[in-house]
Amino acid sequence: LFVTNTFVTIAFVPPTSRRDRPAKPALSREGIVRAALAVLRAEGLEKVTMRRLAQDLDTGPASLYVYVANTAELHALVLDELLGAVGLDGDVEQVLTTYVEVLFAHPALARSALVARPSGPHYLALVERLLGLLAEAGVAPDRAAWGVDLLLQYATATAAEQSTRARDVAAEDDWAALNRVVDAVHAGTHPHIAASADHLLSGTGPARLSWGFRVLLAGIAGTPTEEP
Amino acid sequence: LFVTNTFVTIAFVPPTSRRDRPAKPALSREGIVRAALAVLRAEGLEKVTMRRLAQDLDTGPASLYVYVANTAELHALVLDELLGAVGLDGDVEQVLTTYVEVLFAHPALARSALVARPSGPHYLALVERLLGLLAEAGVAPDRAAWGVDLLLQYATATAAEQSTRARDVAAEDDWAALNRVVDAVHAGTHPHIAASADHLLSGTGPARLSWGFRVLLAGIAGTPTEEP
DNA sequence: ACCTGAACACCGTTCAAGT
DNA sequence: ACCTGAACACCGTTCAAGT
Repeated sequence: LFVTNTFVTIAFVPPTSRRDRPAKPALSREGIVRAALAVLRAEGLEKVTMRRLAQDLDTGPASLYVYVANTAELHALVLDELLGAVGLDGDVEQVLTTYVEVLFAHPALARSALVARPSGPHYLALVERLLGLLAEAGVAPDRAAWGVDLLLQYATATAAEQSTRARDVAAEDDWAALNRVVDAVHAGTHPHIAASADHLLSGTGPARLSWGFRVLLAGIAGTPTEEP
Repeated sequence: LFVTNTFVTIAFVPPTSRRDRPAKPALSREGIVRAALAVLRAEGLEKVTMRRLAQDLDTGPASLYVYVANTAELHALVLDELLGAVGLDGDVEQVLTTYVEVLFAHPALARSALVARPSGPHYLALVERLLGLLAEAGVAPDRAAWGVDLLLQYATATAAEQSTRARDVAAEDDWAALNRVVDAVHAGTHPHIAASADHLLSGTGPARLSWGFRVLLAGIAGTPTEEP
């Protein structure tokens, strides 16, 4: 039986290991995610499509559905892989800042994280770390649990707001448009906006991000979860 | 000249007002937005596409690009129209709650608002109102300006997180998945998550939303914009 | 100036049929 | 069981050509 099996195996090898073309590796969830990460890094999330991945893996798009339920699940898998790069050292603000930095490179992925909350191993490690840091800081368990949600939502949304081609047309247009709108607002109809124009447009990205974290941490520590 | 103009106008009328088919109204930005709102309410944002609108307006998709730069701008126009329904009475939390309620009906639109911050008249009226309410409450102008951003981002992101078919498969799967993940987490590797399982999953939507607003308002009022 | 047909370059997902 | 060809049902955007 042993020998027979060996022969049978050999008999089936040729189709996948022809010497004239590189062996086509068997499909697998991991292989698909690997291919997705390569496309993501080279060309961005918008190219991480079932059809494109199938092409890179030398198969048809239908084949991928054996391993991945849909595009959303694929993007979630890719995101968690990226979250492996988030540093877990330092205080809450430092950890979340590295989280935002990772997502800043892929705002479209942050967008998808906002819709389908991740639950991969790296995301869980991040949640675990944040809960630990808040507990260390003396935050009550119920506020810490809800607070982690708030902090991660803020961090994720901030990254998501970055338009993909941040340095390109869209972002500059957006910024210019906002400036124009705020400046054009009639002081008679919108007195507060007119008076706040400078403040509304002030501050660098990092300064505002840091302020947001401090606002949340202070509020989380000091606000009971029960309605007043 | 006056008479000539009148005759010319009459001479051009027939092609658009044939008695045997309903007059095809001239294209316009407003008409396109009106058609978009109709499709949005009837079938959701995913059907509000250039091609679909062109079909409804009895023309080709290319024609719409005379009035609307792209799909993102179209969605922004639709969103601002919807924001006309936001109530501006009451305190900050009440105003923002009606804002969230409006967006809850169209999470996909909230998603688009997160990427391309709106700047339409109804959005500006909302910002103006919030700035006024924060000033009334004695919040410093710089904190109020940055705070409005934070509050609107939180409200928008919360609506965006709602998957479109909230009552359908996706949401239930998500919730079930989260429960499974939190429950399955090993107490040895993720002690804080295991200990916080109840808190992480507790609370109704409105209770958490309200807590988030109170956290932000407390933090905004009490956190200087300069780094400590 | 305004409008459009037609094309370019794609998508996600399903399913019957094959191995 | 795993894999896939082919199809279904769509997209956004551009551009040359027309009125």
